Amino acid sequence: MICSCLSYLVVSICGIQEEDTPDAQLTRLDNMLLAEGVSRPEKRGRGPVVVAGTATPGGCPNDNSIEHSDYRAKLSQIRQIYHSELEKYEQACHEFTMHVTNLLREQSRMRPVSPKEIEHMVGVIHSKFSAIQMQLKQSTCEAVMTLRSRFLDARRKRRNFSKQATEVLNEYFYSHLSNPYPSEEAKEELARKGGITVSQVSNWFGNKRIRYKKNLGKFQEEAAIYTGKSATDITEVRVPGSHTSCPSTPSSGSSGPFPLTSVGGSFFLTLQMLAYLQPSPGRTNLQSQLGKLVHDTGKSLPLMFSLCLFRPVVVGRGPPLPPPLLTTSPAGDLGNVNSDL
DNA sequence: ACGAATGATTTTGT
DNA sequence: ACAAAATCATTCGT
Repeated sequence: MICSCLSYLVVSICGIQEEDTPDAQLTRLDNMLLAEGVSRPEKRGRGPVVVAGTATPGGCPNDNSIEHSDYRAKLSQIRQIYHSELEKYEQACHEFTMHVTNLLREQSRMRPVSPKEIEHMVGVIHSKFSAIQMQLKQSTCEAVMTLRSRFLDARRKRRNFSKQATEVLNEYFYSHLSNPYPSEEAKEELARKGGITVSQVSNWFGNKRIRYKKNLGKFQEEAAIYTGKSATDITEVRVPGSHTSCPSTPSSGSSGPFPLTSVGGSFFLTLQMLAYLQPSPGRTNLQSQLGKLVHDTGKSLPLMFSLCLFRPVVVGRGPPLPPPLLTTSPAGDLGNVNSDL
């Protein structure tokens, strides 16, 4: 299995050129199907193919078993269809060949039929059928890719965070309202407390900042809850649980860039805002530079096949066919999705 | 069914 | 590299 994955990757990497011989394309399809476990009837769980890395990057730590089995069920459906179709084709090919050779044999009574001619005919038939097979393989690949994108694209599969997570995040956000930019360490802690990944924390803060700014009114209530103050006097409030690695020096009036970023207009000038409008020196973002722990390789999904098949002539937004899954992840996480149980 | 909320991704600017 | 902004795709409350 691993070998097939590798060879598939090698082929796909090497086969970037435009001129794809049909042969090479077929090999690629075969390799992919093999790697996906479609070609082989069944594969039982190999050893534990543990993903290297501690933090399940970009993945959901809690709930993937259900979706996983769902995924496998669908994959096996695809596999079933693929094999039955393949068998049908093979049988049809065989029958047709027989039929033709019989015909030729009959004809040989009326006219000389060279073995070469027969051979040629057989060759033609086979090439026709293999073209059909190729199509089958291609659509199977397509189906698998669609399936994968459905199940693995985090965006499609997003879940709302747990109460715990949002609580922790909101707590931090509102208690650092003047500078809601958690340092790397703080993010890690938040991630740990909320049971989510660091990049999810980053995403959350990115969304929160922008949405808060955009629509202050809507968040007054929430702010009041998390700061324990009335909505009108929300300022810098320290919350007991989560101030271990506080970035900005709270007492020094240095306000962060958050409220000051050019937001055009004064439509959100509230008391809180006024509170922030203090002379602000440069950004105090040194901490974030310190957190140089290599982790969280980020957002690339562990998809092994990237578009060797469907060269996405990306013009505008590519809406329809194979969802835009650009990825060049190494074979690293294959086992994750592919070969367990 | 529909719109708001929300998490993730993409684009853009620095 | 990082953040803002825009956008996408799903989930949730009605």
